[in-house]
Amino acid sequence: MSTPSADDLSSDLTVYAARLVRLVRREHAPSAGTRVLSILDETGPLAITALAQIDRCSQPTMTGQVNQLAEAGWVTKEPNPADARSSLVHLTEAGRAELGRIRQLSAGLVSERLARRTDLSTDDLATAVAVLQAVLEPSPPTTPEGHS
Amino acid sequence: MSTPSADDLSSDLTVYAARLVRLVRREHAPSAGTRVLSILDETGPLAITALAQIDRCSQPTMTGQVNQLAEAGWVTKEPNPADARSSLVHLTEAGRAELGRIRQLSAGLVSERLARRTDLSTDDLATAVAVLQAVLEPSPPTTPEGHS
DNA sequence: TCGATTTACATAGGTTTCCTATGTAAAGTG
DNA sequence: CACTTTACATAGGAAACCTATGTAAATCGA
Repeated sequence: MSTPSADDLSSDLTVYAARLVRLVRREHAPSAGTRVLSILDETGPLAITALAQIDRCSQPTMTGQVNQLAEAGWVTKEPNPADARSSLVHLTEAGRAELGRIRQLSAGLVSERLARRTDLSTDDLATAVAVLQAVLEPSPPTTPEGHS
Repeated sequence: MSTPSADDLSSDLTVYAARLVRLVRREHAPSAGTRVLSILDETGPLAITALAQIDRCSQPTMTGQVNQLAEAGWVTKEPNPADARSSLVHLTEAGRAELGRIRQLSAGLVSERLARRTDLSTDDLATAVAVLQAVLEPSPPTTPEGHS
């Protein structure tokens, strides 16, 4: 098997990522709000703008998503004691349960298909996730935030 | 570092894939038709329904995308000598050039960000692509279509 | 302390990317 | 040669985004 160039691999990565997203969405993701639940689960309560920045979307988009999630009962908006302009978005128990459900489904889809490939291990999956994460990291060229 | 479970990794894969897709689209992908150009480049001329199956989208969606691509001059629809109902979609020279342009851009975005990570190699990128491909493979376990 | 700027959201309006349902015409089938 | 299937096109609509802009709270300077 010939070794494809890094450039070919790079564009393949985005093409296949796009297909995966559509596959999962059609299969069982009830809304784009899944990402939001995932963020809240990792970080705890956040304000809308902070959520939008983390998810790399516009603030109005995040407002809409949070509203949908709130209607579904998966998050609540509670007053921010430190700032009356904003509210903190909290993940509810139902939201946590929903997140678990979605994760099981997409995990099932991914790991089931991966299991058929004896040449690909969980380690390889971890590598794939690390690569995607690395690509998604913002550009900290001259001003690293130096968190310690 | 603790080793995350295969399930966690599986759901992470889709979440990050979704973010990557949005990142690339915002950055420079002029349309969803990129995938179609990519398929035609790999396979040669195809009819609409075949394209839709390969790209895992509905036939009307593919009809629309091919029309857009044809308007842009990146593909042409030519009569199928073997079947008057369908036409074969051909990639034009301009289409091939556009595909090259897009690939350069997304490859630049990916490899540039990846280059900052000394712990991730081109091999790891290849692994990531292989994992995504594996997940996207249809399920042909018991009923291979036996194309020969 | 009070006007001026900034910040955090909400709302309005529009685009892109998909889908299902359905109609039409060519291709196979008994 | 009717009858079903196949390949597309069209109609209509939903979902996930965006930019521009308005409102109210927070902050800042004189």
